[in-house]
Amino acid sequence: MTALEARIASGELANNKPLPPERDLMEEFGTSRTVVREAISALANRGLIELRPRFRPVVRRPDYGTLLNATGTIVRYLLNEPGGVQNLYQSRVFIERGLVRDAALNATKENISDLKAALLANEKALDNSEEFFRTDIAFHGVLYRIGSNPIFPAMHEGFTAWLSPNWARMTRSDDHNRSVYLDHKAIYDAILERDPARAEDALVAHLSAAWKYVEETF
Amino acid sequence: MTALEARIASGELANNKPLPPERDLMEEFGTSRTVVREAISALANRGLIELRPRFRPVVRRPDYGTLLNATGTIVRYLLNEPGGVQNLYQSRVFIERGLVRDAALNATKENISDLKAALLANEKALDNSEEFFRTDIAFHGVLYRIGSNPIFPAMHEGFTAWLSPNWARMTRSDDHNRSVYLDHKAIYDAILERDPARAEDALVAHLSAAWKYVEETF
DNA sequence: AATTCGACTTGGTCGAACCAAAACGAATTA
DNA sequence: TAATTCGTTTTGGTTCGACCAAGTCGAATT
Repeated sequence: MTALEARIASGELANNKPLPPERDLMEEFGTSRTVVREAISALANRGLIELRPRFRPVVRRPDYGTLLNATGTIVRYLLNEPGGVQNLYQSRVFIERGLVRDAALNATKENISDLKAALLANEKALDNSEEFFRTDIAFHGVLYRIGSNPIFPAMHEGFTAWLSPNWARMTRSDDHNRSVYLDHKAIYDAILERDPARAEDALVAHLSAAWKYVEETF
Repeated sequence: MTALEARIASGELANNKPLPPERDLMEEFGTSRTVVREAISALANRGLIELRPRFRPVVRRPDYGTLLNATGTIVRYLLNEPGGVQNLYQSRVFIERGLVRDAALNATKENISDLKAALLANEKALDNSEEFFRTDIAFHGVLYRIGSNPIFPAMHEGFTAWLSPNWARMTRSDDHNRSVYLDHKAIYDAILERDPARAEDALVAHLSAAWKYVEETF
C-alpha cells in the first residue's frame, strides 16, 4: 500500500526511528501481515527504510547516497551491455572537464588549498600502490566538492563505485603512479594559474591515458 | 533470495518474457510462495521486472529509462529538501554548459541541422504555449543527443521530469515564449559559428533567466 | 473462421502457526 | 548503588493452506 509511504513521507514517522511492529501496522491499516511486509520491503527497496535482518526497520530520510544504492544494481547491468563502461567513462570525463574549467575560473583559496593537500597526499603515497589509489580518487573528489552542490560528490561516488572495479585489477606500478601524479600536478597548476583551457586539456590527457591504460591491460 | 536475480541476470529468463508462475518457482527453489513473492517484488522495485497487477510479471532488461523510474521516487524526496530544486537545476546548467561548448566545437552538420529543425519548431509554436513548452524541451534534448552517449538523453529526461513540475504551473505568455525563442536562437547561432564561449554564455543567460522567472512567479 | 463461454491458471490477500534472534526487565552479583 | 546475568516477551523471517477475482486458454457454438 502507498498509505504507508504517505505516513513516512509526511514525517509522521520520524527519521532514524524504528518502524512500529508489523503486527501493529496490520491492525492499524486493517490488513494482513503479508501486505504489511510487502509494503515494507517495497519501501526498503526504494531506500526509504533501512532493513537489517532481525532488527526493527528504521526510517531513513533518503539522501544522495541512498540514491546511489538504489541505482547501483541497475547500473551494473547497464555496464555489462556493450559500450556501457565506455559510456559511463565518457560521462565522467565530460563532468570533470566542466569541473576543472570551473575550478580554474572560480576556485576559492580554500578550494585550491584543498586541492594542494590532495596533491601532496598523492606524492606521499607514490610508493604505496594501494594508498595511492585512494589518494588518487580523493584528488578527483576535491574537484567534485568545489561547487558546494551535494549532487556532485554523489556523482563522484557513483563513478568511483561503478568504474573502479575495472581499474582495481590492473597492476599499478610505481612508474604508473608517478605519471598519474604528474598529471594531477599539471591539472593543479593550470587551475592555480586560472587557465581553464589548459586545465581541461590536462584533465582530458590524464583521463584518456588512464582509459588507454585500462584498455591495453584489459 | 538473490538466486532468482541470478537466473534473470544470466539471461536464462529471456527478455520481455513472462516469469514462470510463482507456484512453479516456489517448487523449483524449494521455498514458500511468500519468499518467492518478496523476491519478485524486490526485483520489480529494482526495475528488473515489470509488474502489472493480476498479470504475469515480465522480465525487463533494464535500460537508462528504467533507471530513471527507479530513481524517480527518491529524487522527489530530495527535491523537497531545502535547496533541492536549485541543486538539481544547477547541475542541469552545468551539464548543458558543457554540452553547448562541445556542440560549438564538435557538432556535425547533421547535429546542426537537427538543432535548426528544433529551433524552427520553436518558432512555429510561438503562439501556442503548450506546444511551445514541448518544443522548448525538445530543443534542449537535441543538445543531449549530440554526443551519441545514451546516458545523456537519459539525464535530459530526468531533468525535464523532475524540474518541469516547477515550471509547468507558471503562466507562459507569448512574450515569454518569444524571449525563450530568441535565447535558443542565440545559442544556435553561437554553435553555428563555432564559438564555444559565446554558446556557453548564451546558455547560461537563458537558463538563469528561466530560473529567475520561476523564482519570481513562485 | 470467428465468437462465445466455461474451466483452469495464477496473482493478490488472508490467517494461523512456528522459530530464532532481539529487546526488555527482573533478579543476581560485585 | 551500579553493573551483570538470565529468563520472558516481543518481533521479524518463514512456512503452510486456503480463498477470491481476474487473466488465460481451449472447446463448443455460431
